Amino acid sequence: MVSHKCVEEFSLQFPANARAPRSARKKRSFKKEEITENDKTCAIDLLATVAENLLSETGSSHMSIDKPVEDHCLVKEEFPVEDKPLKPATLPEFNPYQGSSMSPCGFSSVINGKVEIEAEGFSHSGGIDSCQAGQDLKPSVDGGAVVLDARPNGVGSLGGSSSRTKVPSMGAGVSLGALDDVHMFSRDDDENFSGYICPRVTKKSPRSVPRVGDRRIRKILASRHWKGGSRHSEAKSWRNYYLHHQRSYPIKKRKYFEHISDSVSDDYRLRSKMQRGSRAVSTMKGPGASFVSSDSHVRLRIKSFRVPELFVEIPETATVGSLKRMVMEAVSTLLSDGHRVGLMVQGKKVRDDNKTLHQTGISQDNTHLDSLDFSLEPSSEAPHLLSSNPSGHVCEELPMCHASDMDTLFKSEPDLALFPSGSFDKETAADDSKALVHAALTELSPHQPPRHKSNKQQQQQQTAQRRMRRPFSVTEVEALVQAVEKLGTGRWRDVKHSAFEDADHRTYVDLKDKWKTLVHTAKISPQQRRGEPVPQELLNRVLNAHGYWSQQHMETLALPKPDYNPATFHTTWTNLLLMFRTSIGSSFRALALPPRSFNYLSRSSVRMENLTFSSEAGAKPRGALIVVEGLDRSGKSTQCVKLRSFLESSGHPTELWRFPDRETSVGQMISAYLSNKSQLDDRTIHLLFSANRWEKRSLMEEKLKGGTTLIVDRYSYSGVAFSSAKGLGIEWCKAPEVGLLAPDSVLYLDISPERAAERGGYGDERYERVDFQRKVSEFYQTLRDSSWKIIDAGGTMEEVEKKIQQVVLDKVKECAQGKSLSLLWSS
DNA sequence: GTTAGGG
DNA sequence: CCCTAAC
Repeated sequence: MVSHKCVEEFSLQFPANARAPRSARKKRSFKKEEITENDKTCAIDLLATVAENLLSETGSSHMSIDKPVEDHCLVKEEFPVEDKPLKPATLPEFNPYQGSSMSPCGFSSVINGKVEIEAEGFSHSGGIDSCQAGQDLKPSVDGGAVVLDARPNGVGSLGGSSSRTKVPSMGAGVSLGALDDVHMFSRDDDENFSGYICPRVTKKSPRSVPRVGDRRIRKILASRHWKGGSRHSEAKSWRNYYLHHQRSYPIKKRKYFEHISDSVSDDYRLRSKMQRGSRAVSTMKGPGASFVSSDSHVRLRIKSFRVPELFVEIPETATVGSLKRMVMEAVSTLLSDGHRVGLMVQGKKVRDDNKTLHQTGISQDNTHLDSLDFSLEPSSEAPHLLSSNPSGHVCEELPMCHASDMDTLFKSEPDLALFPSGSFDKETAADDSKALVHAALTELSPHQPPRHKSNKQQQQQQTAQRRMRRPFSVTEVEALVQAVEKLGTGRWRDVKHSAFEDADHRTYVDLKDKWKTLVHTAKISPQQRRGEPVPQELLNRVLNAHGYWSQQHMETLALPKPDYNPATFHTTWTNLLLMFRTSIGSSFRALALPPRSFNYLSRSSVRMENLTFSSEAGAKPRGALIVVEGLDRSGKSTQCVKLRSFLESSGHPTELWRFPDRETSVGQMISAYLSNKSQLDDRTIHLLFSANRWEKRSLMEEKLKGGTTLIVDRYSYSGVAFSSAKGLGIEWCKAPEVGLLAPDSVLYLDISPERAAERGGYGDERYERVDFQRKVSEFYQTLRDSSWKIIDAGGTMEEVEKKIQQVVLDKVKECAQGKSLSLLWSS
């Protein structure tokens, strides 16, 4: 292996001139004679052994392992039972440095091996595809670089993702994006066994080949290659030595390599690994057969290994044959470098080796077995990954284990073993399809009925995999809603700190997620909702706040367009009315029909009222209609939210509204207009805004009569002031507003246009907008009446807040005591 | 470490 | 709730 440095140099940066010396050096230094014995059993050997053990326990199956490097030897020698037409490969053949111009640069990643353990014996003709690998490899030129795309055959059915290799045109090197799965097969005794693995390298569309180290490749590599599902049952799928990509991130890999390459030269490292790899071949012999325990109920088949990522430097002039050898070398090097086995369940690393399988979620029930995942991890990570109890896991010292040691351990501590034969009693067959399914446990006796997992077990599994589910209580929801109303969406961290400071189990992401589901819940019908019912009132607030803040987001760029085109001023009010009737349809009917009686109350309101004030219907205090007006950036929105909180906490049911209300059909049109998606002349848009208020009129009345105080952010005054500022006659502008509910109080946040502009948000149109805002403010002044309260918005937020509270509280009380509703500009 | 969005 | 990309 080579240091990550190398990887970066060649894989990430691809300097124009790859440094030949490096390759040369390696090439030079590697010699077959230097291969020495290494006592360590390589990881794959161990896995094979373990698997064999389990398989053997059944007394009916065997397991064999194939590796790109040593496949022949292993198959043939380790499992003499099998007759393979394979020929033992000679070591020199695997020496990439001999007789080839290739020079490995480095393997950038840890081995993230995947092991599939199959339940059933598996038979297939003994294929000797091992080195067909290179046959399909075709370099192509892509943007000046030769690209080799390694991809497994039959990827489609296997769902494997591809890995790629790219050879820079300058001949710097080849990097194998990923050399994924090394498959191992087991088979029943009575079947011809022929397991093998072989990395296959095939050409793929050169177009999409990203640079190694490029984001694109990362993305590709990051997808779950198993998603498509791998099925050995598919035709010829036994040839599934598909290349897998790894999911590890480069950073992690680098860490590892930093560790191993600190003081050792690349040359040495490579050589050393080669030695070990070579050694593995010989040490693999024999021991496998001895792994036979007597009481296994499970057969495990290691189906594949996922070898993360290999970066190999190789001259452009390299031959296919040398590339093949290169790949083999890479794989064998990776595999023979000290590794230990990691266990993942449902994608989560299980670090506590002392956990029982059940605790870990590995139960006889096969529900979760489809996500059992074994991986080869660099031993350097051991301290982080291993449990505090160093003696717990048999495989902790995997690379250091001799086969015989393993045998002993396995027998003596079957329950702690990675593949505890006895503990998987009666596993049901697991489907190895989706996800990262790499191990399936099967009961030995197929006829045994599947067991049902208890809730407890299920829970254990759950907790092992994911955090405990903790449904939000209504109280929590309320706190969340309140916080969001105050802070808005998009400030989850603040929400967390302000409302869930002490709830350690609620992260801001949780809160965000909860909000998401709340919004959804609020939108669906009550019948569709599940779990503890959230009061409709809360859900309404959720919807309000959601709409409010989402509008807030898109508002900056979208409010009234100052552009005024006199040429479009021909539309008459009548024409518009007709147009609206046709285009808006029912939603606009309110405008054409006389206003509903103020005594109207919806059935639900009546019922509510009767429930609360049984015999005194009508005596219920009505809510106040509070309108907040002001120029852009005067602080309306902020104050509205604060005011709402204040009123709520004062015991006054309050809702926060805002115009335009984009939820309505007219609101949609307005939205389209505001986002520049539609062109409407000023009168048209003015009437739309007006219609938007009419749409909400009855509900508004209903709410007020029901005792809810409404805080309305912008109302008719804004509509008139803005349209008038655009040039429309103010009386014309007021006309369609006549008959709407008159506010009990209008809070005008007074701020100069200049001052407002200083608050930002005007962008490039600053001057233009200041000018327009000034006009607007002038028209606001002409609209003032006795209901208005001018609030100096230039003060601090708190000052403004206090002043508003004072005014509003008085008004709310006034309304509760019987102040009647009136109509806007109607007398 | 946060945020936003898909799963 | 999880997972990730993007910041």
